[in-house]
Amino acid sequence: MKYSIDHKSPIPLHVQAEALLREIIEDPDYQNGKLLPNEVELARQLAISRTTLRQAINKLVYEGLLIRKKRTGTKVAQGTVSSKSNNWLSFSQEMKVRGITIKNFEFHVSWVTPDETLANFFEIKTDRKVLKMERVRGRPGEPFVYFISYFHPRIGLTGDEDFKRPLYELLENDYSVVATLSKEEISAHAAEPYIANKLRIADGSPVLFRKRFVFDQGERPIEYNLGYYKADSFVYTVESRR
Amino acid sequence: MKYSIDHKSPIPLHVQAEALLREIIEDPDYQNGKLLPNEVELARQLAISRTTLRQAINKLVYEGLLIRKKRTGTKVAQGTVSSKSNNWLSFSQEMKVRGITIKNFEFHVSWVTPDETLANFFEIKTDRKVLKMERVRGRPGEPFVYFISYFHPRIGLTGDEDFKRPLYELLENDYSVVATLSKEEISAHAAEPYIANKLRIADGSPVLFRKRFVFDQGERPIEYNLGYYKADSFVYTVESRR
DNA sequence: AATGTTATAATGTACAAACATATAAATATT
DNA sequence: AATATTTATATGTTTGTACATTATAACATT
Repeated sequence: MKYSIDHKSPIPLHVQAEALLREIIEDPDYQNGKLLPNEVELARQLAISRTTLRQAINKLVYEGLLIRKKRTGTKVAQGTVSSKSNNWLSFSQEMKVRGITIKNFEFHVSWVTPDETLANFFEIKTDRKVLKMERVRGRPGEPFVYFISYFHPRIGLTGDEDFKRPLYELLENDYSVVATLSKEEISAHAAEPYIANKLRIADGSPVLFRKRFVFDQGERPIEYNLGYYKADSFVYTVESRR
Repeated sequence: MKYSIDHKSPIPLHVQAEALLREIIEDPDYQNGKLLPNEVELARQLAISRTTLRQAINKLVYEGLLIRKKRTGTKVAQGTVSSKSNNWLSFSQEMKVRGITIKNFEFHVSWVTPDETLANFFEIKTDRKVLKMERVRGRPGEPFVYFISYFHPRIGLTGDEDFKRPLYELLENDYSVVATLSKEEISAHAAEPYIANKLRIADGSPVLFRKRFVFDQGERPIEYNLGYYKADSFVYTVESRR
């Protein structure tokens, strides 16, 4: 059997099952409409209960990745050729692809107490300190983005890490934290003085503002990121299918 | 007891429970952070099993409406009323969800010759006319978006259609054109005078600019859409997984 | 050949029961 | 008073079981 589930792992079975499903449905056969093994059978193969398996399938159905039909079976939703990991390049990698060399203008790490929103997202109390990282980056002579990142204390970052390395690689290799899901909100604003100063633009100039909520495999929050991009310096691309 | 569940109804209990939860969490008390009754207790009150109740709660948690915390309880998510990446709602539907009534300020349809970019995207020659639709929309007294849409001549639109109807519904029902894939580019700009005028803002004010390339099932181009959104009036949300 | 009926195989709903885990609160220890 | 330990309580995980529902497939009837 190609795929299997580790009953000794501390990772919940339904999470393992979910991850596993995400993998197997990459298989061209399934992408082309082949039915998955039926629930009873698949549960047997994975040596988990049908209920647990359904817990996993449910999430993918809810996401629109799988389609269930009574008496027929479950198959991969057509057209959802998955995810496009395009989105998941780090900033420096992203820029490298475009042939832009990146300069760091400012870099600052500190421990701060979270505000209401942040504490809420991290599901921690407001007196628990979190690591804040600020960065101003751009091309030589022209800063064009100001980042603020907050990291969940659970991860165990100290603030002394080598942040020159790509961030998600660092988290993955040294802290076994795998960023899996990101929810982003993008809007346009007029730059406040503080932001304008960082980006060396006039007060009130347009900026693209991106809020990013990042989660690990278990959908636990790991990073909250704010990005202020100087207008015209950044284009956000999205591809979506229904 | 104020709320209850009908065990004789053909509607599944977990669906009833979900609806009921949606109602009770409207209660100002809960909106303000009061904890819901714990699962065991609530299940008893509703005379359903805890499993069934959890099925209902899970959906709301997944939607970001409820927050669960061990040993503490479950409460209504404060603040960030997440708008789900329902990317495929039409503009008016999208706004309806947010409780905003839409007014049309300008509406104009014309036949134009495409520029290089457009002809290229549509894969037609530059002497072939295409239908152009312009719209300024917003809430009463405040226009906040200027749309320009170009439609592929293949579709067969005449320009006399009832554009009050949701666009993608119209295309689907009357022209059997199903929008399936969209590629978007989002950026921030300073408004040019022409755009500023449409949105009744000062020249150079920030706008969110969205280019949208829409394709049908066969990945054939059907629409090219430009949207200029007044800053702070529009948030674009994306959810991505790797 | 078209229509109605029945069996069957898949998902859908629901429950009860047990144990795991995280954490707030109470208590004991230093 | 500060710190460590215990306890209680909420959610989290998982199983086994049973029956309902639905849509297809097989069959029978007209």
